[in-house]
Amino acid sequence: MNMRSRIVATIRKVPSGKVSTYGGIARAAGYPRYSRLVARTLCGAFDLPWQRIVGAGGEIKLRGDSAIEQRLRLQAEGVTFRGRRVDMKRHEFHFGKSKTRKAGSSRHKPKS
DNA sequence: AGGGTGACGATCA
DNA sequence: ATGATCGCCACCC
Repeated sequence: MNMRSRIVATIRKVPSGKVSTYGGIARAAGYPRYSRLVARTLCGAFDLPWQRIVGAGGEIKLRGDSAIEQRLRLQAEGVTFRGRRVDMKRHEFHFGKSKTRKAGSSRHKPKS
């Protein structure tokens, strides 16, 4: 199964009124450092709740109109903001551990 | 095959 | 807080 479907599946788990981060989705999907791939996946799939994925700390990473739209959509779902970021304290979605998969890619360096 | 490119993220100035 | 860098890694020429 390609990582993409897992990522998509993970994204779909975020309920309305909640948000998650690129890195968070990546981790929950079992691919720790693939935050960028999560973002890439969002672009291509438009039947996804893309507005629920924000950057670390609740920061909106989109630009221009898209950023405005994301914010409006989130607020419409009841998500509140603190300044220019999502109030993660209240809206960050916590995934249950999906133990079935692990990030096999051991990316450790040969210590010194 | 090789190099540039991000809806990233953590760190530093 | 903001901006610059660096590390990350699949994609797209």
